[in-house]
Amino acid sequence: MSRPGRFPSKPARVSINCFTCQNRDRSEWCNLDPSDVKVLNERKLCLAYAPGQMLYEQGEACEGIFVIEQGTVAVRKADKFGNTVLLRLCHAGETVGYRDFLAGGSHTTSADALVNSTVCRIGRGEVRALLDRNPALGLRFVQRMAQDLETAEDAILQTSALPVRMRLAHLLLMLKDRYGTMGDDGVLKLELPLARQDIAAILGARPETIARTLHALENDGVARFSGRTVIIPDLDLLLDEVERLPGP
Amino acid sequence: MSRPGRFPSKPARVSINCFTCQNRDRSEWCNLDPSDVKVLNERKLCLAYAPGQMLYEQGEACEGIFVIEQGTVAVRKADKFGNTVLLRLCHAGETVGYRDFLAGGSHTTSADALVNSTVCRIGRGEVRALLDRNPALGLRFVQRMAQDLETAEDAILQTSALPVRMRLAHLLLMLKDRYGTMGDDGVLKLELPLARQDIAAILGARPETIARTLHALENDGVARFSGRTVIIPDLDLLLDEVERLPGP
DNA sequence: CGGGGGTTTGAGTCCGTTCAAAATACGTGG
DNA sequence: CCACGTATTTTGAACGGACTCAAACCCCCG
Repeated sequence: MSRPGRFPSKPARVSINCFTCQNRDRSEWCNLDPSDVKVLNERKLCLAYAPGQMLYEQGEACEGIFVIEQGTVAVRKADKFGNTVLLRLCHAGETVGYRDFLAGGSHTTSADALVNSTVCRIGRGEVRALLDRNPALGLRFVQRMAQDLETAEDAILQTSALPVRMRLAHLLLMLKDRYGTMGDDGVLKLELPLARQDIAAILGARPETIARTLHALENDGVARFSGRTVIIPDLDLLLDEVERLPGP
Repeated sequence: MSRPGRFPSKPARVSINCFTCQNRDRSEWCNLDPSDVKVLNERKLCLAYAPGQMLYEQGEACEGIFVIEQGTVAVRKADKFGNTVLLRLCHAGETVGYRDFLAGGSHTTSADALVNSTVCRIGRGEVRALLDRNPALGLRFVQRMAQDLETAEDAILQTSALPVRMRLAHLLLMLKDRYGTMGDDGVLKLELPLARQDIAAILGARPETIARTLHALENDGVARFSGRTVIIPDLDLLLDEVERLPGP
């Protein structure tokens, strides 16, 4: 039931320079004093994760936070029966594990890389110090958390009120913003970082149900699926899926 | 489908003194400077809500926040099809609407009183000023939001992985902490502020399903239900409901 | 006593699940 | 580069939990 597990190996250490980091002006960590960036640059630990490798695991003590330099990371939650859901995808510039850090306890989720990803780990002490010296930094985390909470509440409503097919269509519409490329012919093409069971875990459904629903969407000409590639010939058809209510 | 609606009337103005408020030391607003409390006391607007009356409605501009002095408030979210869920219950000392305020936009939820409740409304400007002068206040909202996010993520997992009966048992266990009284004979008694459809809205189920599930729990001797009163003769039986996994 | 909402009960249906097996993709080692 | 073993995805058939629709019931209040 749990997805990751092919790569018990550790991520490799790599070297990244904070001053030239591409995320300098789009992460929560932008606008730090040069002196703070200097400290950060010296203290941070940069790691290269292969798909399936874990950034941290549910239940572990929270020893710091993780900033994604490149790649895609899945945040998951499991219950005592072994059920898991994929709560959200995180991308370059985003900070992972900040919630558990701010709450001060141990990790309430797990995080694993979906594709090759480089991530900088910032220790507990460094985060505290930076947070103390930069009130604006804390404020940015508040904004981020408010957004995550809004997304989570939307998911609660969706999951308990809308059928899988509509949730899947909704997911594809979200994913197209980041993973979609529009061809000259007006045909939209997505290259997803997600396996079928990841899609299932996001929607709170079984992989079998996802396979069947994808098939149904193909039959109706809404999209074509081949591995992790999605072809959407007519975006309006996909938009109809989320507009038209279940019944008629 | 939407629950509130019996009381289109406005809540009545009442007068409450911040200095003698019972929530002085348990709300997010504790430990303010006396000067700040003085300003708060003059500027706040205190209102008495009857069951069903709305504190604010989804889509409205967010003009401030609401601190519950007494009572119970339901925070709900609706989608464009008219589906609604009850996201959380809030009680004396808790602040409602803070998330939408911090995010800076309009309300993404609605809030309504479940029982007679008194609530203090603090305007946008006052909150900003207090937040600027008291970094600790912001920090307390962060803790609170982290907790709400954790709860929301738990709900996502529960809703998509556990059957209604187990979620209902889980809910009763949560509610007993606040609404339960233990009799001398070891019999637990709950007096809920919730109607059947509120329970349904919390669990993301239909009222009919809740009626049937309550009936099933009675048949199995786990609990007895009469109106909003719940009798739990043996807590262990209820605990079993959330421990034993669906199958056997 | 007569509404009017909320709740319960009943019957039937459907969506998504479960279980099992076949088909496909994929990484590995020969 | 191909063959093999494993993991993932797909398909099929059957089940089942929760939903829908509808009617009866209840309780509270006027």
